Amino acid sequence: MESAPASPVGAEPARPRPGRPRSERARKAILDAATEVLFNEGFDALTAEGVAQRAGVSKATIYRWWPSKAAVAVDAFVLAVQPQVPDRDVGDVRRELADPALVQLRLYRDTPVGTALASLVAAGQSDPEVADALRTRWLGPRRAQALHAVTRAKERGQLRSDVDGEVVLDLIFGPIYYRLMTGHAPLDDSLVGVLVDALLHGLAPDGRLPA
Amino acid sequence: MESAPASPVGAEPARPRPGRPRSERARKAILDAATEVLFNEGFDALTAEGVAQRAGVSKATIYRWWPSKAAVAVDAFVLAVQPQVPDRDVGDVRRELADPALVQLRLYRDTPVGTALASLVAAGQSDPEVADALRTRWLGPRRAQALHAVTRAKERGQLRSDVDGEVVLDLIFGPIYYRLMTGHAPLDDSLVGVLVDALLHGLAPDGRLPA
Amino acid sequence: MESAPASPVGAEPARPRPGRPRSERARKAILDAATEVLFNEGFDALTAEGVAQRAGVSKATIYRWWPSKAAVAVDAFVLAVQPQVPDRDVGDVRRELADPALVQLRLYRDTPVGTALASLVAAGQSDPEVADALRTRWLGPRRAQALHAVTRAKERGQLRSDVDGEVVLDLIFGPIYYRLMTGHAPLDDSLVGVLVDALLHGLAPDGRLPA
Amino acid sequence: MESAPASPVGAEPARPRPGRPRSERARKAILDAATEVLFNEGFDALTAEGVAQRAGVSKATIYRWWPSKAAVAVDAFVLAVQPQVPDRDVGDVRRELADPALVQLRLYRDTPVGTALASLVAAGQSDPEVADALRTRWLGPRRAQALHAVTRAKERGQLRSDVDGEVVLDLIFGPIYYRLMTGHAPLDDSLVGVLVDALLHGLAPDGRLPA
DNA sequence: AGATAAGCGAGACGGTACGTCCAGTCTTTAC
DNA sequence: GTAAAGACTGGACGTACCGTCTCGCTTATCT
Repeated sequence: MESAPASPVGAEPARPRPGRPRSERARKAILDAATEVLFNEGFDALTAEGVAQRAGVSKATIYRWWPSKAAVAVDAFVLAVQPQVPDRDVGDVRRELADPALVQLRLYRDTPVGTALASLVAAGQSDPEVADALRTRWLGPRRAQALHAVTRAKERGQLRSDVDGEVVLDLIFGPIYYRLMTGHAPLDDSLVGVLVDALLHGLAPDGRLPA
Repeated sequence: MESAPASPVGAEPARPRPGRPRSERARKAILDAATEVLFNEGFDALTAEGVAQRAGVSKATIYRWWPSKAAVAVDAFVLAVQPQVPDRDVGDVRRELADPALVQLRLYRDTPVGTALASLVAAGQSDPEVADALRTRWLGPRRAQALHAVTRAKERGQLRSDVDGEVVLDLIFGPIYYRLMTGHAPLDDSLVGVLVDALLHGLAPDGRLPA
Repeated sequence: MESAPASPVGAEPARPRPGRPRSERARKAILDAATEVLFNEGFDALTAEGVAQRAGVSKATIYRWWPSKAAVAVDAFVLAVQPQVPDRDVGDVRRELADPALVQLRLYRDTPVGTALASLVAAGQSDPEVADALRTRWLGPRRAQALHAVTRAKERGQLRSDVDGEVVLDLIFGPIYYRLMTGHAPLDDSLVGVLVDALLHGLAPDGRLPA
Repeated sequence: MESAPASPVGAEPARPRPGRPRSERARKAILDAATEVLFNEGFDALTAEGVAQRAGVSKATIYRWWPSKAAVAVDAFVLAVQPQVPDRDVGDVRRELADPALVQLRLYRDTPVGTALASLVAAGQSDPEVADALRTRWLGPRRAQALHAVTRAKERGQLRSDVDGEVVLDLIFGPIYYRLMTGHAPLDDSLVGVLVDALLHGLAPDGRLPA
């Protein structure tokens, strides 16, 4: 799904091929237009025709560089949403887990990112490539960061070392995505608190909770 | 969204109105056809035209009773998937919470119900009525049942009484739906175990876990 | 096409048959409703459903008594438009031919009858029964009347006796219907004058015309 | 109504516009298909879906170039039926008027053109654009030609100069269209003879008729 | 300088499904 | 038996996008 890299990973510095070079202007215009629609109206208001028109670009140019409109959407999404919180070792499991979770939760609740992401996850149900791209380019990086915190917590003895770190991540992110996708309850800040409490101490009533 | 009930809730026993009665045959054929497509190919392979043809019914008949193909899909889904586990008071929080969760997890993993549900949640992102119907007719009932178990656990002193029961449900179902929708990891039985462990005792390494 | 006579030709006076008698109210309501639509909006704005609703009648009742909506329309048309000018022997070909032609021309020009008739002739192109009914019940009677005048004119020696009377009628009515159906020119009164002039004296310039 | 001309009247020779050029193949296939249906089964057996399928063309392509199926039909009709008789000055009113009339009469009687034309005139009753297109593109040209003959006849002193030429045309074409549309009598060749006799000399019995 | 090789905007194309509409028929209960 | 109510099949309507295609033109490198 990842398509049309502006600068390929192991890029030779400007290895020029014959023919007219790709228009950087067009690439940006397409992504901008897609971003705007995706974040304001959601994925399925996003039509190739609409993006082309808005970007002042021909449909063919879109399909020359992306295999489908879904691919454009994922690219647009990932590029538009910057990673927010750098992972730092602060010695405190609680903060290292809760902080990034809270940042994401607020991002989904307070900005159009939530709607956009939800509509992409939705699109992923019928388009495996979208699902894949989303996992690789959005979920993956965010989980990887959180996984570091989990690993450090284990090393510090703050978390059982026999528990699969991946599952721990699911316990944190699961409820957030669940609310995002089903909308049965709002994404309150408090959710993260309870989440981490449960994770660390359980919710049984025996006073092991922090003050 | 709930449309065209076979027998209304407080239904008088066969109060016949003038006019040709609704064809029970057509109703069933439509729902059967929709179910078949939905469970085998997912929501967006489901077309009104296809259902009509498969059911030997005219498109107009579908639209007479359901406002959109999405409404048909939800009806078909809910009617096809029967509640599996009755809620009983067995005195054990662990089992009362884990058992229904496990049943659902396996249902989503081992049968086409998972795909169907995922595609409906997806459809809900762009169709608020689908989202609503899904909450009311699928998520709601299942959460209500689990909520009883949570309430009993609080009464027995097995769960902190100051924690919002709804949030507890999110901690249980969230990770399951998260995996279902994003597919980043399979729906292993073990997930439920860790889930409930965390919920009750936390995952900190202090031996408070059950043998 | 002629259907559902209110009182059959050789009608026995109220020979009561078993069962509920036909509702005269329904019959009239249907024809009235059809008339209203036909004359105001034309034949193809006339729908069976619309007539039924307007008449407070069920569609089945319409189709029990008329074979198609076209049949209803023809009935409605013929019943609504009364014959206007009685044929009388006044000794003057010119008046005997021109007067009824002028009456018809004005009827088509100044009342909704024109539009209704045109739309029925149109319907007749694809429905032979409509065409037939129209010939039998509308064109026929009017031609028959005019034919009497033609016959009298021949007897009086005012018209060549070797000319087919039917063709004479076509010369009179043809131009009127032509303008009615194609609308390339309005139905001016003067048309009839020229028509009859030509018929009797020709349009060659030799002074044989009346003062 | 006139749509999508193959080559505009005052066309610059091959002024290429940007974009994929219109498919001549599709244009022809559509018109051919429409012609075939129109002439064999009449206008209201003509469906956009049918034409599309028969022409191996998508429905959208039809609607891109014609505003309605009626517009396609008129185009198909006019293109399929070539003008048959050139107007020439032969000095003889009788022939100059009777010949084209006879050609048209036979065309309507002996070929499917009659049915097709009748069904288009019919369609014109409910679709003003069809009526208009028909007047402009079919009736008009044929009347214009005949009008020249009438004008010449006036100049030669063979026809009264105070009579509206347009009305003369109605006297000729009216009866033909009348029979075509109502079908009360066949389109015999003899009709034209009587028609022109009447026009020139009248049908009064005074021996002014030609041998 | 010319040949060659893309990229690009424009916009037409075949296809598929949408949701609507109406004809004419059928199936009930009510009179 | 007839009426009213109203559900049913069937099939066309015109619209909206999809992803592909074919143009003429532009912008580069390669010879």
